[in-house]
Amino acid sequence: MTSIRKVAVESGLPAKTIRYYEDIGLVRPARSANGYRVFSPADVQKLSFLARARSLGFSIEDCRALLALYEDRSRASADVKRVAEHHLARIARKIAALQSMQATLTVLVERCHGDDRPDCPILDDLARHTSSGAA
Amino acid sequence: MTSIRKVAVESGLPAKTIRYYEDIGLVRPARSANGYRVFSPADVQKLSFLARARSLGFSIEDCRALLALYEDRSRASADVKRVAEHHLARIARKIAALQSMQATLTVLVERCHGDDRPDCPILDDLARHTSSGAA
DNA sequence: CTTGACCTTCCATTAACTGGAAGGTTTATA
DNA sequence: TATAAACCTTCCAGTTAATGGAAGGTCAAG
Repeated sequence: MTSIRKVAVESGLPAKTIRYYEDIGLVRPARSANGYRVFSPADVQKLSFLARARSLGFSIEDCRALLALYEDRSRASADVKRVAEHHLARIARKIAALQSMQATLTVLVERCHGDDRPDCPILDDLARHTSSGAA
Repeated sequence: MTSIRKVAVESGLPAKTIRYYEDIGLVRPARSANGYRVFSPADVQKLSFLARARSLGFSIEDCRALLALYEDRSRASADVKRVAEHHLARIARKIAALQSMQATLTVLVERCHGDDRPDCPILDDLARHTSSGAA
């Protein structure tokens, strides 16, 4: 259970991504005589941790910080919480931005008859939102 | 009203971005004798169109398509609508993914006492979501 | 004639991978 | 034994949509 392919299956990360994570210093698997990577159970655990953190949208740098906290038995949970709260704030901002786009676009799409005629409220909106042609 | 700096103010796009848009063929401003870009009112209109489309989250390639439709007086509004609907679908998927992360993280953050003690439900979650340690 | 505000091009960097080339190793099979 | 399949390795390039900065040309004012 130590070759990269097996660890990929185990952790849910593509082998390519695992190599990338080693490149950027998130994991340091050992090497066997032939140069192949050898992953310890702790390495696999780290990679699964990373997969989960990434799936929750944490950036690689957040993951690096979370991993350090994870491995620091004397961490303060406040430090972890702070990282998560910042991330939650980012998520909330992204959702708000997307919902704003969604609202605007939904209205425009509803108004567009969508047939073979050229007049189109969507293009009208895009063209109208010009400082010069504001009215 | 034709220098890049003025067009930047007018369109709301950074000068750097306008040069980039020329690079990738979205606009083709004329050049004056000294090599400076000279923007026609139509160029400015195009750039404003792009700024608006980008602000609604359309990709550059979508923008390219929308701009082509905008300039095609014999377009079918159905073609525009299709692009917008695909984009709306992408937005909806992104929102759903973010909301899922938000829900999970909110629960974890609420559970984390966030003090100087090391035990932390957030790290527990990240570490627990391992195929091996599935509980 | 020089300072400052413009403008130009070109190169590097960002985030987080992903694809593919070129080549070494190991295992299975004919 | 030969060789092919199925692994593994490193390294380079590309993706999105810009952004930062260096090096240098131009132009109006004082």
